[in-house]
Amino acid sequence: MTASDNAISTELLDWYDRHARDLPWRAAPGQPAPDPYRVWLSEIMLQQTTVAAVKPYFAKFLHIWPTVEALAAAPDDQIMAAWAGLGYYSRARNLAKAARVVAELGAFPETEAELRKLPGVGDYTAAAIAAIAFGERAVVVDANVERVVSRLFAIEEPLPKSRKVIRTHTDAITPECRAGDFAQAMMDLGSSVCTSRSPQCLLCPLSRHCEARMAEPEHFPFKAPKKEKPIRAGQAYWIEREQSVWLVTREGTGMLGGMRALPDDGWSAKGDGSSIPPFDGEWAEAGSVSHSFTHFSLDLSVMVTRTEQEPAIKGEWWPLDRLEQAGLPTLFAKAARRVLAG
DNA sequence: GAATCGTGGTT
DNA sequence: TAACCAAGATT
Repeated sequence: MTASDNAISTELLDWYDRHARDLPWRAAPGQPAPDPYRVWLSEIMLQQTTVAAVKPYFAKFLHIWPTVEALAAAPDDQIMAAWAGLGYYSRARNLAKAARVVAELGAFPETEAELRKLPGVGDYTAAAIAAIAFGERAVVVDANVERVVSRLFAIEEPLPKSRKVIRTHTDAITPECRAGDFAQAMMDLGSSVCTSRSPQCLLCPLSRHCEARMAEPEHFPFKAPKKEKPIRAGQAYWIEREQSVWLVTREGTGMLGGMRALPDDGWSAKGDGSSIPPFDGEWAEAGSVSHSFTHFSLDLSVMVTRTEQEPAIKGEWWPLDRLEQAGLPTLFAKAARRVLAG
């Protein structure tokens, strides 16, 4: 660590002591580390997800399952339903698996290398938990850090190829002590000052160190162009009997895997659905909903029928007055609203 | 290494 | 408003 690197971490930590955000899963600067369960849970939820979106889910999970042992004992469908709406459902599937591993171990692993073995815990999350919950000096690189470091050192190589050099620079400015506070300080800086668009350089404690400061910081980090998003078409099927609707549980690890859902015609990221209903009958279109996923958009047509018989597809009758508790992902919650709105 | 995997807020 | 983006992991 050069003198300049040292100044960066020192000045950032000083800024953090005065400006740290107060977040439910976080200890105040300099305070004892929070419960590893809280740190882990928040880090999983925060993957590619905003603080505002996570807050109510974090509170709900902690209320229902106050400990990792309680979470480990919960059935999958309850965990999946509680996660509904937060997105990236493989996180919830891995959350359940990891909880059971930790419960079996008796406690959370305390090193970056051991944490990295938990399902759903990758390079970033292992480093973050090790630093924040256990005080290990780990190099924590998330999208905020990538942006801040790209600007600090005016890295012109585009992401994702620049990841290696970004990590090297991050390692150089990571202090031996308070690595957890340092990581959180970098993330606070990235989310509130060194923002993607319109960075607030006048408020930045690191501006005097920033090589991009006199250029155009908002142009960093450079990024490879992204592919265009196709529009797919599909159908979902609303099968109603008395005051219940037939819900399925989606299989596998693909789109919305493990989540309760309306039956559909097999639409996917690869192509349109078949438009073939699950059985012959009198189907009427109740309307359509548009939904945008990460790599494609979907126009979903919602087909409705009434029946007295048990559909031949695996599923369950779900009472309409308890539909909120089914834990439908947002796409199907939208479809349900469309039907029920008439 | 590139694709896959959600959602809601911001600009 | 369409595009961009967020405390990434997995295959």
